[in-house]
Amino acid sequence: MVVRKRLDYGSRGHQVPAMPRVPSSARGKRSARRKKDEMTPFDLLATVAGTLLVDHENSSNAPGINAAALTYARKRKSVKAELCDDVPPLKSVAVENCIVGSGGVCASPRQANICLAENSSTRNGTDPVLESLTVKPNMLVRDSLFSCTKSCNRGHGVGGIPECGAYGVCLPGTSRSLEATNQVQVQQPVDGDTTALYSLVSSLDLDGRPPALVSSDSSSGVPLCIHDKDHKTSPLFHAEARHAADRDDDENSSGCTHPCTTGNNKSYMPQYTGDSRIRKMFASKIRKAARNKMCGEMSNKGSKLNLCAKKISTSRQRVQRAMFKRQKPVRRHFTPSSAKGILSEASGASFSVEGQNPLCGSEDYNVKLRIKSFTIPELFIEIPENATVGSLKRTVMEVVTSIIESGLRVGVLLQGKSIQDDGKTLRQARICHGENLENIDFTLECEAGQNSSHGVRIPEEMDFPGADAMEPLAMVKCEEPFSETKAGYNSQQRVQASPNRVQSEHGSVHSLFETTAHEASASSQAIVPVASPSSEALAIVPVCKSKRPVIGQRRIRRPFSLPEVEALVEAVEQLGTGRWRDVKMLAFDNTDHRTYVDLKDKWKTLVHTASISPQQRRGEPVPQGLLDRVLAAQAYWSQQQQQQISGKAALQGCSSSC
DNA sequence: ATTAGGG
DNA sequence: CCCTAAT
Repeated sequence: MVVRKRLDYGSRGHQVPAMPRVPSSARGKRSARRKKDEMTPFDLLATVAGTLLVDHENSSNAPGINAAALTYARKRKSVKAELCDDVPPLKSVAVENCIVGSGGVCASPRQANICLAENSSTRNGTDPVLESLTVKPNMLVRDSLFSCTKSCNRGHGVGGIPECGAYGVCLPGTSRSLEATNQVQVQQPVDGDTTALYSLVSSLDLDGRPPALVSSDSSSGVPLCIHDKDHKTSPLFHAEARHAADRDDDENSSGCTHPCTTGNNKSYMPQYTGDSRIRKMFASKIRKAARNKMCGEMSNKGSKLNLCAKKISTSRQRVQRAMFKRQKPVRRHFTPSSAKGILSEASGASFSVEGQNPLCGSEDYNVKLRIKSFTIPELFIEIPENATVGSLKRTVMEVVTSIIESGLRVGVLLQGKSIQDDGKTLRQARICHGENLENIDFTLECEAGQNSSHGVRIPEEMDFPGADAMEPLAMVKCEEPFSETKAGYNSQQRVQASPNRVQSEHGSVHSLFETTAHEASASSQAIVPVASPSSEALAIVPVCKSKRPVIGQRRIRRPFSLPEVEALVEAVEQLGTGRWRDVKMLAFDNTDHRTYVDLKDKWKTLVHTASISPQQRRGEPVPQGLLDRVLAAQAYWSQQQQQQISGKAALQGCSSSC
């Protein structure tokens, strides 16, 4: 088994680029090209799950790649089917027990609630229904299984249980959960201080490599733990077994409930073999990023290369660089000395606190912890009804990415109480055998101002038609529906307020992620968690003003409204067709989402539209009168350009001949 | 950073 | 809208 660290397969930075792009039929090759990089929401979740993924390495044959993939699919399915309507408040969640056998992991996964809040709109019934996902402030690791096992120096290894992340996205009607489930077992010496525990847990997430004592699968030569009869008859054991059964994991499990450290407590460094699927995903991202980086690096070697670097649109370039940066794995090696325990994945596992092993010194107890699942906080997303599914997916992706990107720290809750003192030993913290370990939970908290206010920003990319910079409130923009065909340009539409909008307007918008936003630049800025007044859930709303919402994401299509077209035509009539920057300044100066390139493109389409028969035109009809003006202006200015060119040529010819 | 064009 | 070449 392998514990994979998210950074290893490319931090979110890489994922980001992988963001699904809205397929565009018109994109032809390009779309095909991009497909490889697209990530489905599930991929996203998988990624999250993968963060803590304990990869199941099939010892035998080939790289258990397929096995992993299968497991992935299977789990996804099962999670999906789960019902998780009961969403305890965060606090209670934290206090929730990770009851091993009793349904543990699968039984209570309810993470992201997707609530639908419908807004009535004034528009032709096409008003947006705002969907919201609420996210709890903390990522909670629930359903964790802990077992306090004393190390037994019997030379037993750890049974490798393949584990993989399970995640599912349940729609409101179904289970409403979105979670990443992983099983991680951590064995810590009881005397290790809690800091070590935190580190251990962190390492699961942050290190590509498993902590020092991660056991590899059985194939790797780690001896299986042999249960003694007592263990087998232990109620805990049964519970565990049942749990395993429920999970429908067909990964080979050693059935070892009590992994034991090998005689010398040696740590195993399992090979780094991750889920091939995820690995591939990231590999492509990395290649991409690498390519860009190379481009940049080589830019000073030649003009051509220089162009290459130069060509990358600035924003993207920035993003890509950031991505590359983030790709660099940050490795934190857990020193064996600090963690004598073994991270194991014995399927049977254990939520057991075993008695003292006669063979072991009292100081040698290890606490075996198994984290069955990391829960993704509830997400709150507000998005217009007429937003595309693709944009919804991207939004979810962004949210999750933001969460991960913002940096997480692990919290340990015992009986619902957070253990603050990292210096305490597990024993002192009462995380040891003989203690009630049923109420221990791990949480994943945002590094940045977890308690800070919440902000709401709407990524530029989240723009909606009709919403432009002229609008006073950013949120308004978000509410703007962006239907492609109807563009009833009704300023009133923009003013609709959504229930959640209020919060977003409170400027104090710091998001948990804000502090890290600069570093994560584009991607994390897209979405900011917002505290929900009533619940502790975080509301994550797209922010309108952020410069570059999501890296690599295609902008949302925002058809030009009639007024916009009128303004464009008028400006072009005045300035001509070769001065797009001026046109922009004249007519769209305060409209951030319309670049001069956009205006140029729009003009191009207008000219085309005007030149085809009305029957062939699509989208919101443009008054013929306007189209006539377009043609007239086009003809006029193209003629002007011709004259200019010829004039120049004449001048040149003259000068040369003279 | 802009402009111009192809996709 | 995106992407790029060329300014």
